[in-house]
Amino acid sequence: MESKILKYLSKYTSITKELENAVNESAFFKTYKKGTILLKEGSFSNECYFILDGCIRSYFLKDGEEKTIEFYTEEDVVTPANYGKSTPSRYYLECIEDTVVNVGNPTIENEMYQKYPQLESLSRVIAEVILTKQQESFTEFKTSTPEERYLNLLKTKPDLLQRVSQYQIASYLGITPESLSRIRKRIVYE
Amino acid sequence: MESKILKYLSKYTSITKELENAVNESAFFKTYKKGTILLKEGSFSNECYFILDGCIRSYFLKDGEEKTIEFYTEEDVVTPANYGKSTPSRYYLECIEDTVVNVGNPTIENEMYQKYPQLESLSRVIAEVILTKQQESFTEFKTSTPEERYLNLLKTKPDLLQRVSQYQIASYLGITPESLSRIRKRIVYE
DNA sequence: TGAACTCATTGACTTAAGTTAAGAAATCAA
DNA sequence: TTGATTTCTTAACTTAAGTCAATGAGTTCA
Repeated sequence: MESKILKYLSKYTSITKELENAVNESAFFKTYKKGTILLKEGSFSNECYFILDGCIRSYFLKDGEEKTIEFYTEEDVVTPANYGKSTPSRYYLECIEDTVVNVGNPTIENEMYQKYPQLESLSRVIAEVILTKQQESFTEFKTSTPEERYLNLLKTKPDLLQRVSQYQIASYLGITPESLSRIRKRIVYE
Repeated sequence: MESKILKYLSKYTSITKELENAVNESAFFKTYKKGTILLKEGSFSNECYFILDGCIRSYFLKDGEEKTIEFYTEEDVVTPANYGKSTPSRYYLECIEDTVVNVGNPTIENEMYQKYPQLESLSRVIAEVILTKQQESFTEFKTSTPEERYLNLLKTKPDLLQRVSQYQIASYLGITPESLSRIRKRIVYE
């Protein structure tokens, strides 16, 4: 067990030796400098990523402002909404740190699913797990005040606040940078 | 092509005759009266649903208030977050109309996946599509004001506003019933 | 080194959502 | 049909987020 991606997959099921070899062989690494744009709004996507190290942010522009959709870090899977589709992307993907990833593409992915049905089964399970987590995040967001959302982030992803600039955190929380600044001040003196 | 569930699946891929028969045979119908609780907070779940007719609402209690997570209607799949797991549910599922569903359970589901790998492949694809939609809803919610969220709902699911009481819509939009009432008034006179 | 930028903070003001309470309208059931 | 209950609306008030503008702290780089 050397590769991070196998470690990740083995959380969900036991991996056969054969599949292990296949995953290792098809694992394709890439390294990006901080600031690299992996996907632009309006363009197409044929790549998905498994993050080994670093941080990727998805965002789009609304009224000239960057609205952060999500931050992805180590062990996260980044699959653009238009991955493998002939529709233009609604958002950007940007490396906000130097980032190392395994890259996948639809061709290899589908070949792998053909050869290893166990892998597709695993993908189904993982997709369902991520979907459940996503729904829980959404619910938490919907039923919380901005201050509660910030406190929750502090609790669940404290590292993110060290790694990411505050105005990006603010838009991720659905508020203005000024508001986040005031919330932080308020918390200190409470 | 008689069954609604096959019509739904065939949107994503072509269904073999064999699979069609299997789906038809394993399709298990149930009808619930309006007001039926399908799942209680704290209890376990061994059922998922494909809605043929009617409406199911998921919600939980926070500070004694019902917080609506989601409304599911015709052609929607309802899979509780703890479906097939030994963890208690965080939320309720309630039929808010007389509702007709196809019921699934983990045993049958896994048997079907064993027999028909094509079906599991399809489930993966569908899970990914739902995940993408879910993320788009979340993003839309995060970057909108309550008024914009209401207008968006009016545009995307106008039928829901006819079928569901306003205070449930309000909590679904993450606001109070009073606020929704004011928003509606504001829109009329703008 | 110092000029230009970026980012975070603060203040004054505006706006809209939350809260509490009361009453009107609609729905349900005896 | 009427009385009870639920749902929706309205009003007065509070609170906090948004907006706009200014300033300060840190960075970058020419």
